[in-house]
Amino acid sequence: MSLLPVPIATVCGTFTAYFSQHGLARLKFPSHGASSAPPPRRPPERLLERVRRWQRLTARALREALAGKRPSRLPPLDLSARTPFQRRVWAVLRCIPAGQTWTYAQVAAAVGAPRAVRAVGNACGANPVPVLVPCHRVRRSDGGLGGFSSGLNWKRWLLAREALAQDRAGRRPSLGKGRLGLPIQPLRPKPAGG
DNA sequence: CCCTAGCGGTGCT
DNA sequence: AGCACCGCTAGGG
Repeated sequence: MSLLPVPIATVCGTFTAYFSQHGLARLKFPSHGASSAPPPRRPPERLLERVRRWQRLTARALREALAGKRPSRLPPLDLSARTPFQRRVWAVLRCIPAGQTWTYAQVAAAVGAPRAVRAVGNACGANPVPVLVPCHRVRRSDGGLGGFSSGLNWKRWLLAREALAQDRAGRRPSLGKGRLGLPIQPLRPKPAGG
């Protein structure tokens, strides 16, 4: 199945969204290199119409997310080509509110595999739609940031934006802070759905 | 701070 | 089947 690359301009630079016939399949951070290559062949008009709509939804959602806010609406996501475990992890990630963080261990518990902490890290790294599927809200149990495939600067920046948005909304972290001044999420996550 | 063992999903052979 | 990765963690210097 071919993916259609579409530029998404933001204050942080131009992301590239890749759409399948089912929705947003990948999102890439701005790169300094050459701009995104055009699709190999011109897709049918019906698909183009859908993609234009999804492009607007993606652009709006991404701008909101980059402002540290929860996107009011997402385009349909096409996460079909991955493993069940990865999809479970990503489903949990989508339950983490903006401005909060969970640990890899908490996410592992939430997907019902409490010892699969490293596997959760792998699944986060395999997240094809970063920012909108907020893998950046997962940090290490010892207070460290953990990793980020697209570069730790992005992770730091996204978390800082969310903390700032929380701050501006009048919400203050009530339970102390981690190393970077990020709010700590002490509650055990509720398993999503069961 | 450091190191180590143990862990489990994934993608290679 | 085996095996080497890893965005990890708990436990011990």
